[in-house]
Amino acid sequence: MSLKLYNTLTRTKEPFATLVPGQVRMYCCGVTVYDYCHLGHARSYIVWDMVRRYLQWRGYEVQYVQNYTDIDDKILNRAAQTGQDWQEITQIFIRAYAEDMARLNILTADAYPQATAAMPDIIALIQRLEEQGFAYAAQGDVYYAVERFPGYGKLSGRSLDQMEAGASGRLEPGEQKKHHPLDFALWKAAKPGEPSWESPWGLGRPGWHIECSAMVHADLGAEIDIHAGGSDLVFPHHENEIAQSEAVLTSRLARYWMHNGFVTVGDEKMSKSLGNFTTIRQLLDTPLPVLGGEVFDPMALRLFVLQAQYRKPIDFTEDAIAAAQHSWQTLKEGLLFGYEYGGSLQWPDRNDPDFGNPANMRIPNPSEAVQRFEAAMDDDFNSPGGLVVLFELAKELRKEGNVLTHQGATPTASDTLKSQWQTLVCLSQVLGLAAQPDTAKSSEGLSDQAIEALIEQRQAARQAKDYGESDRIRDQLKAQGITLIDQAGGGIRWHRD
RNA sequence: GGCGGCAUAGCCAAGUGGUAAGGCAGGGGCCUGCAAAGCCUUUACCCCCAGUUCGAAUCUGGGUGCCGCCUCCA
Repeated sequence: MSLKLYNTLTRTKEPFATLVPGQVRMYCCGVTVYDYCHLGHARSYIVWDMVRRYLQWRGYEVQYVQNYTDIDDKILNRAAQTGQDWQEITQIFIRAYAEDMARLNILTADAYPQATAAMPDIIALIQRLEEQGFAYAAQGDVYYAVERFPGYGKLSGRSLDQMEAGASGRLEPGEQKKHHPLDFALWKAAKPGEPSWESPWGLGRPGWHIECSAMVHADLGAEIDIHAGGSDLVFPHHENEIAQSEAVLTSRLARYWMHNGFVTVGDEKMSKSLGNFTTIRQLLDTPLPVLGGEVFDPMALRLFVLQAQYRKPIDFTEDAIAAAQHSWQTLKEGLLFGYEYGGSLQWPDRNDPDFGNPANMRIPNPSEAVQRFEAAMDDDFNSPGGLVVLFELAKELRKEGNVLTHQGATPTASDTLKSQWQTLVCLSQVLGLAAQPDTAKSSEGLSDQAIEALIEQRQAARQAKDYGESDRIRDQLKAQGITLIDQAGGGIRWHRD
């Protein structure tokens, strides 16, 4: 089997073939840093992280670059509103972005280029476009001449005529500087009081799309393998990037264009302008009634995202939150199986310092589970299909764990369980799903001896048919996080929750 | 108006020609003094109509409904 992925440019699933065998150069359009990230951003970056991890799993060396747009109208507006310096704003939200992504277990990029640090590259590119007749200066601004680029519209699948007709009602007056209504700014002349940079056209700052063209080239080279982003970037952002880059390149900008679907609320796109957004930190930090007052687990958020195919919309609802949290609980129990039962199963490496680290696991290859996982993921990163395998493994392990807890032993071979667990841990890691045991719990509360003593009291009460007393003791233990298991033969086992 | 996408159980979601994966939620049973935990078990003819085919959720045509992009946006 080989990997196929959906290319927005061709609107088909294509076999994945990189420019340099074994290497993937991937660029993902990052955020404009003027506010906290919402769930739409979370989905996008979780998806691209999953893609990156899977490519690595498949043996590719992946170079992953993601930019920060740190100069833009929205940043300046925000600064004007709050009275802060605009660079203070960008610093705050770059830090917030990093924090949010770390909580979601998103790997850090190999580079995070920033527009303000790429000014020489940006200016050089605009100059080159101007020299070759793809751009023209007008009163300190520089515009891209869309009519000069024959392929304009190829990514979004539309023609200039169509777009002009569609946009005719919306074209701003006062844009006489443009030769064609769809020409877009590469460089904007400085307005009084705004930050600006020296350029051949006077003081100014870059337009939105040019930074990515310049930074992709600077950090990854002429033709990259994957260029990714949200569906809302197809037009105009990525269309314009293609126009800018390919006008001066002898190659394509990117071999594959990938776009993720939206997070919706009531089937409407979650977005800043609609005001229907929930920020990542708001969701993860607020106890929720649907979760019985618990906080939503970041891994459950990751699961929520990966349970839908990345190109399809996902609706953000209370039901979905609860389902994802519960699903994560199931998966988590499977992931913790080795920590919980590795000792009683006498796994020799149980006490190794890096026990549970997927990097050190050698799972049986090619096991049936791995094959099914890869078959799903090879088909345009079908993570819901891949999760099926994880859930089957996790449920099987959970069952085995319960048998061990309730009966003290299981007929299943220890080696079999170990390999199932390792497979689960490794494949989960490919999706960025990981759980660590809670080391604090066993040392808190009642001592083992105190618990055993209470259990004996309860047994005595039960034999005397004093069920009021026996239930009282059971409730007392329950309140302290101790669950009793009355076994069929009259024996009692217990565990801390 | 132009272009694109989606429609599968209560909810979410795979499946692109051979009679429906998985998750969540729910039902039933076993066990129990009662519970809890656990174990076992169970729940769909795939938006509508017509067509192609031995056979379609899957292909074709026509409907209906919803969404996205065309303006900043992951």
